Amino acid sequence: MPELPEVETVRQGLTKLVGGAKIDSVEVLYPKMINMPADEFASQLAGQTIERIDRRGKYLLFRLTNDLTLVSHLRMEGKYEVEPAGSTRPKHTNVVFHLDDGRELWYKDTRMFGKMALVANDAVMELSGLNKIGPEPTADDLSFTYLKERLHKSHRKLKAFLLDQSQVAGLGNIYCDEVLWMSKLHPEQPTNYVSDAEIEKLRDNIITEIAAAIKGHGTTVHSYSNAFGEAGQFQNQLQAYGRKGEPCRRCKTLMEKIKVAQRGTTFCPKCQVVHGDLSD
DNA sequence: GTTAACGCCTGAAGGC
DNA sequence: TGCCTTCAGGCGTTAA
Repeated sequence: MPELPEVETVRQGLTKLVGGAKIDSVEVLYPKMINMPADEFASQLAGQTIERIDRRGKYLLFRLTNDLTLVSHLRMEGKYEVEPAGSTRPKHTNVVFHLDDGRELWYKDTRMFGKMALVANDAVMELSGLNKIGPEPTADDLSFTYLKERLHKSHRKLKAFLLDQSQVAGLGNIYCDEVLWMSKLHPEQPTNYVSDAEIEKLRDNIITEIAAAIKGHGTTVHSYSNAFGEAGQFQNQLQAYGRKGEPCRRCKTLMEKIKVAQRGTTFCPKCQVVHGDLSD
């Protein structure tokens, strides 16, 4: 499932593969995933050049000519693939972009969760909801002051807070479990009782974990692969996610799995303990 | 205003 | 073997 590091890996791959490519025509095979009638979508994209591909949080932004941006969210299993024209398309190919150089860019999504929106550049932030997204998980954007203020203002469980894209951009289920384990914080810890020292540690771990995952080209869980069809390498470094019943890599206690905010959550019951005050 | 729960989807895995 | 149920989950929408 793509989280920020996977989306960034896809962005880099797509930039090399289709940056500068011109779109001849578009076939929409699953109209529900786009924000307008399929024929309108196709006619607006015909003749456009992909000038650049940006990313904000987990959203891909295809910058096109004529001041248009194609906003794409992969959700659970969305993938892009580039093949020669006429190649046999796999099941669940939702959108086909016919390029003028004899290639096709496919958007595939087995779970059909992904979304695409074609919007004017000056309306991108508003119409696609990007204006509600929190800071990127980097040292420059995610400050201690901001994180502390948001955490202490909230009364939620820590994992629910971290999954909320309006608080911090880019964290999904896997990296939440990872950074909470690294920070020795319980996923159900109330956010308003996280101490300064814990916030500093949490912030550091978010920033370093995401950076390391980007460097390792993302995590492979289930069927994720990047735009080149390569599997990410980062799954070999997972410490918490998916390790239910296995010994904690710090204290050897068996890892447990619970549900937090409707998500499967793996943690160490010894290292990660809920506390109700601000002491460390 | 804030937080929790639901629905969208398909395929894999488990139970019988 | 084959059918049925459960589970996986990001996020927009709806409810509390």
